[in-house]
Order: sequence, then C-alpha cells, then structure tokens
Amino acid sequence: MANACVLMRTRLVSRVVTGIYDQELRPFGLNSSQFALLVVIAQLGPSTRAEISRYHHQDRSTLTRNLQVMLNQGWIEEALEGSSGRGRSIVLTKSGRDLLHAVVPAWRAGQAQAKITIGQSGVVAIRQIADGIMNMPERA
Amino acid sequence: MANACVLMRTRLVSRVVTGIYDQELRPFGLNSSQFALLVVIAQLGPSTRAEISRYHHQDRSTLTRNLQVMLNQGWIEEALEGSSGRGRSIVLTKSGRDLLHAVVPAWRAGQAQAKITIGQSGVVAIRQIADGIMNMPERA
DNA sequence: CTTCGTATGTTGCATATACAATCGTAAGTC
DNA sequence: GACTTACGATTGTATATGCAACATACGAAG
Repeated sequence: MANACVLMRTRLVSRVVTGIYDQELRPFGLNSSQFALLVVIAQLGPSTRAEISRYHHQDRSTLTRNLQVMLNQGWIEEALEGSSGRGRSIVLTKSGRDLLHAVVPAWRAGQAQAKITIGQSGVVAIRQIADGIMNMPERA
Repeated sequence: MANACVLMRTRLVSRVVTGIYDQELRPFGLNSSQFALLVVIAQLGPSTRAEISRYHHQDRSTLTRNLQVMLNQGWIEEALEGSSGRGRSIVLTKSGRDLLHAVVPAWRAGQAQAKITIGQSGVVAIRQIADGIMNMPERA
C-alpha cells in the first residue's frame, strides 16, 4: 500500500516544497499559503471569494479566514466599485503589490531550491499535472 | 510568476488529491493525514515520533498532536517493551490493523480517481519525485 | 561518577484546511 | 411584483501544520 500510494507521495512532496518556500518567505512576514493567494488575486484581478475558491480549489470558508489575515495585514482590500453582482470583490492594495515585488528574489530562491529537490523533470511533471486540473470540466 | 510557480502547483495538486481520498475515507472516520500515518507506522514498525518525523518529513510537534488523536481512537498505542533507548515507540493496535484492512477498497477507489485526475504519467512522476526526496541525504 | 551535549517530546502560538449548518440576497420563474 | 431557488459568505467544530521555547532524560567524555 505504501508502495504505490498517490496520496502519501503527493502530500510528502507538498510538505517538503512548502517548507522550502516558507523558509525563503519568512523574512517578509508571509507564508506559502498567503503568497499563493497574493499571486492568484494579482492574476485574477478583482474577484470574489467564491471565484478564488473555484480557481484555487480551496474551500470558501478557508478563504474567508485566510483572507481575513491578509486584510488585517493590509495586503488586500474589498473593492467598493464593482460590487454590482453577488459577493464582494477582493483586490490587492498598493502594499500588497509592493510586497509581491519585494518577494520576487525570495521566490526565485525557492524555485531554485525546489528544482534541486524535485528535479527538472519533476518541475515539468508538476506543471503538467496542475495544468490538467485547471483545465478540467467544472466540478460535477 | 503564476506561470511557473512550483509551490502553487504542488499545493494545488495536494489539495485536490487530498480531497479525493478524504471523501473516500470519510465513511471510516479517518482522514487523509491519519491514513498516511497509519500506513507509515505499519511500514516502519515500532518507531518513535522522531523517527516518524524524519521519515515522513513532518514536524515532531505536529506528530505529537496528530498521533494523540489516533491514540484516542485506539488505532495506535505506545509500545511498552522496547522502550530501551530514548523516546517512546508507537505501534499499531489490532484495531488499527483492522481499520487499515477495512479501508483498502476505499483507498483503491481513491487511487483510481487520483489516476484519472493526474493521469498515468502524473502518477509515475509523483512517485519518482517522492522517491527522490526519500533517498536524499539526511537534513544538512 | 559527574558533567556536558544533544536528541526527544511537549506546550504556546499562529495559521491553514474543510465540512456542515446558517443567513442573506441576487436571480430566475410565474 | 411575489415566490422560489441557488449562490455567496460566515460561523461552529475539528483537525492539521510548523516554529520557538522549554523540560527531560539519554549517552558520551573526562
């Protein structure tokens, strides 16, 4: 069972890789989870928790709480304008954008270390797997 | 940045895969993290938290707490005999072994669904990456 | 045997994660 | 326009995760 378990291996890799980036990001006061959310929000532009949830495959309730921490840090804010439809859009603040810029070297260091840890072929494979998931038909 | 981030993709895959197995395991009253620990302990035999920590790349303090839940469930227990050296060895109880057997079909269902989600090539790639990590020189 | 170093385990703290249940409101139906 | 449906967000609950600091006890060195 231990010999072929996709779950165990996936989570092992996730723990190790998360640890690498956590270490690089720590001096900036953010962790891997928060960094990923910053990037997603930067990429999506103004978007509701529900939209982020679908894109990021993360529970809405998790986002409510994780984003609250980031709101407190002043990295993101609720957009007042485009609140036409349902939900309340989240956007990066200037502080959030600045942080994202400042963190780039640390991110590169993490990338380099991750590449060493999982190999070039691993990088390519993870990319393909993730792309496949992102392109899957919406949850049935 | 979002286009090449190993961290984000790794964690995305982990969330999705974990969700698959969580769903299959739920009827048995255990989750992905607990299942993985059961398998590791079954594989290692009597082992201390520190040994599990190194093998499983998980913090000792995390194990103290996660194993406590499993102790409460009666799936594992502290071995009284071989407490010669430092630390206290953990072993599966009969209840734990039975659970592990009972859960096999659910695990297989998870495996099948995971294979669909990440593809056959993904399964192979994850396996290689994890094996690479497991065979890395001990923490510097 | 005493001393010293170090590995082990635990606790405090902060955060992450998801399910179930709930509340409120937009959107669709008639 | 009133009714119904479905979506969005939040809260309660439980667990997971790791860092820092700590107490303890094993083992090595003398």
